[in-house]
Amino acid sequence: MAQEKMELLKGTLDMLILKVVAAGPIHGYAISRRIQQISKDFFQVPQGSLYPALHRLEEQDWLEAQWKDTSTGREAKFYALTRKGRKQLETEGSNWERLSDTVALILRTAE
Amino acid sequence: MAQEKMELLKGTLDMLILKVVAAGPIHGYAISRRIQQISKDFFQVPQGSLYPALHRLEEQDWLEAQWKDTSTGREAKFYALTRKGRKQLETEGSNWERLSDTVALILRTAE
DNA sequence: CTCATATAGGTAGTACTACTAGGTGTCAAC
DNA sequence: GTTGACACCTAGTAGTACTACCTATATGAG
Repeated sequence: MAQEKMELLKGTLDMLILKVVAAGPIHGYAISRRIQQISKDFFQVPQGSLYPALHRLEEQDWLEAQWKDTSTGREAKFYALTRKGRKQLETEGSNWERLSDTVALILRTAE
Repeated sequence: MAQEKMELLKGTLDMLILKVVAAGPIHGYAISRRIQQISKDFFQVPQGSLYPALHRLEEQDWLEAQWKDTSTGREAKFYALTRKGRKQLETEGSNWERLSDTVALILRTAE
């Protein structure tokens, strides 16, 4: 099984996190599992990548955090998208599309 | 005009360079112009990104270099793909496809 | 009860990549 | 004679994700 890291995609991890958080408040550990799940284990998000990323995003005011109880009764830090974060996600999303199209174009261009 | 840098795509510049070189021996400066041209000015490859990348690729034995005359009579370092380089390009290419598909999947996944 | 596993948070240090900002020199055009 | 295109290059820096570690609680197996 492939289990890719994010290395090819530096800068894109943040976008994926924003996208997952956009679905509603969610804590860090669950974000990691969700990305792994949606990507069918293609992406792993190690905790050493995840938490620094979350702190980056919070510092940029794209996410805001709040301690709450999980369904299992434990405390966890729930992240929610701010208005700025939603805007950022839109920007990065459309940017990504143009960019991946362009890379695909170069890869397909006949020699 | 957008004129994107490669920042979103760290690690992918090497692949694009390999792809351009795959079309036949070409010198550094021309690689940069070719990427810009095919991408319709979407990608710029600053020389400070290009030359370190070329040296990386040469050190990995994915490219080999040779001084030759250009069409204008001047000397330039022409890069050619090695067998290892062609293999690497194939690997990175299919990797990129799966990866960009997966990112697209996450971005499209309903909230 | 104890141990392993999953959950949940985090930091330190490292490696890699692309960037900015500079430098060298040739040649043609104005 | 200087500007602009060509063609090569390096130093230093910032950003990102990595490995490897740490703490702590809840849950299930034995």
